[in-house]
Amino acid sequence: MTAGSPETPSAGATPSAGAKPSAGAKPSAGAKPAATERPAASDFIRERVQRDIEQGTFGGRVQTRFPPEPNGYLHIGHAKAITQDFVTAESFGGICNVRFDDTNPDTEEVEFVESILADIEWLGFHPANVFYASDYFEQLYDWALHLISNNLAYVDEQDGDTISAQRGGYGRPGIESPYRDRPVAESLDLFARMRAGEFDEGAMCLRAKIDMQSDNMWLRDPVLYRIRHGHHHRTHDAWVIYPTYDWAHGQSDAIEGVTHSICTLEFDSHRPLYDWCLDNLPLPYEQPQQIEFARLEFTHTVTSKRRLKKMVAEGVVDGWDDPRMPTLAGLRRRGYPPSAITTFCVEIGTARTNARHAIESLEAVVRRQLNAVAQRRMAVLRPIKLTLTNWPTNDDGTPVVEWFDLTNNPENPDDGTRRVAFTGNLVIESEDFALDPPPKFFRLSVGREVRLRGAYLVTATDVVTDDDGNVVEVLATYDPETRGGDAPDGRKVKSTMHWVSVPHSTPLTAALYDRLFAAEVPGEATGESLDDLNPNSRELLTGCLGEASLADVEGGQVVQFERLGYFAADPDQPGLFHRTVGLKDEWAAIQRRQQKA
RNA sequence: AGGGGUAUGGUGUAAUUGGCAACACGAGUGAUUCUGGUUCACUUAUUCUAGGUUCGAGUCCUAGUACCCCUGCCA
Repeated sequence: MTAGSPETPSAGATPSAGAKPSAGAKPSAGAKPAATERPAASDFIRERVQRDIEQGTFGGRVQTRFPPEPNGYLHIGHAKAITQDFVTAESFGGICNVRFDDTNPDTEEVEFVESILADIEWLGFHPANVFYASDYFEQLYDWALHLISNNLAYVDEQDGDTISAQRGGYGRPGIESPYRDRPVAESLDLFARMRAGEFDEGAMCLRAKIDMQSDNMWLRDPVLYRIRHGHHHRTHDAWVIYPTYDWAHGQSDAIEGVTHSICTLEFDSHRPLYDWCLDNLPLPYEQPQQIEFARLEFTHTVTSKRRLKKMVAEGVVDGWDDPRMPTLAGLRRRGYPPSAITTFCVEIGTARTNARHAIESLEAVVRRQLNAVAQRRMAVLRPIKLTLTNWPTNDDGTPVVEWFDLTNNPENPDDGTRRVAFTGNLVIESEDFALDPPPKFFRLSVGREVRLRGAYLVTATDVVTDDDGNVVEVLATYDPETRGGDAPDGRKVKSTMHWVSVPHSTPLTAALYDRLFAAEVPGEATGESLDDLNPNSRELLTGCLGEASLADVEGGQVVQFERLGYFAADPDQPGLFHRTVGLKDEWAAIQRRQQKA
């Protein structure tokens, strides 16, 4: 049960058109929930596809693929490639498949296959098919035989270091292997015995016979097959020789009927090799074309798989889905709407310029989308007591409880209202009170009147301090005439603040996040080490109090804590909220400016 | 050193292919607002440099500069 299992289109059985996976192209990834519209994009890739369609190349057909190696978790950088692949296809009515480039048994695991598939679905894309390069191993082997027979490949018995040394250098010639001109029959025999498992890893390999003097290193007799005795996650122990990326990729594209093989810039020196392989094979298929674009990188963000792995291994984060991680799993836990990610990927456009985007611009899209859909709630993260000294009591001596209907989302009236309880026993945000208010501070201080959102206008009258002089409680009076938050005499207040009635509150823990790396370009100075990690990237706030309805938020849901930001309920731990992203904070900006002045 | 690629506001992309440099984000100013949120208005450019062709150049030509990628039996 190795290559060419019946449900896959491998093994060169069928000629051209019939060979492409017919599989009912799913409607389109765009057909997802509302408010997730991705804007239309035009970029140099789509212009080129457009031209191919007009010229009738590939019979007007468009097919792309996203080809991950299942050796790790997907991150934000992959999201760009995924979006590019799927959107390019779908905007021309074509299809996009996922193909796992699983040609290296040493690094690949089923766990990663599953997480990758889940992440792609989460982004809102539905691959027409899921393929595996390992399904084509038999066909790839046959084609290697064809190459050898045509004197275009040979078995080299030198070790890796020797081959590497003979490759030469930039501007310096390569040296041909002494095995380069061995008889075809000898290579054929050796290659068969490689497959049969007669040799150790590294004992020999199959090399293409191209040009040891080429300016392009990938054309200096690249290795096509190597011996690996490890266990493959899919073909198990059926094979001990494995094709390299270069021998597998283009042919896999061709087998599947890919028309435009979109990849990142660093592969552009492979393109001549990609074409060489296809040119020298008796392909019953149209020849796919590789197109490269610049990968997506962000400031303060690491997308090197090596470093990400290291962070997980050394425990500086909680795992691949730590909300600080740039992995899709991490962003999901953090509360990023998938459509914000794909929208961003489309909006930034596609070019061949290496660029590093400000992470803030991604956050801006997240805010924009969340603002439209996230329901508003009140939660006090750093509480300070606010006691209304003139709050009435019932006849039996218990405090009066009033209920207010608060708007769930002013941006979306259809979301309705919720009931929130109000008493004289309140908490407010401690930074909303100042004993000695700085300039432009509009919030509460003694003698000043502010609005408690949706409830009453209150005036601070006094404070209670502890032995050290810290304010532990603010005393205030409310104006009974201002029920709902408006004064009949029309007087204005400069600030509206969120609040929670203590007897009606639910306890919460809030995780606030800062950049994982303080440096704009992480690793620039420190390389692979984790020395430049921001030690304060997470601030865990316990003892937060939220309005009662916050106890009902389902895991994964994102709400706006009014005036504080968007918070995602942790899927596993009830009462834990991750701050997805803060609101724009004008007051913080004012303070920053005052500091500078 | 050889080859390949790329240069447009603080950032990222556009520019009907030779015809008024546009959009988004950020930043700033002001207005609106029961979230210092949202929304609205305005402000923010010697198109890498130097020459050249042209009535006209981000776009074409010449020379230069900077950055990225390529010497895995990784992908």
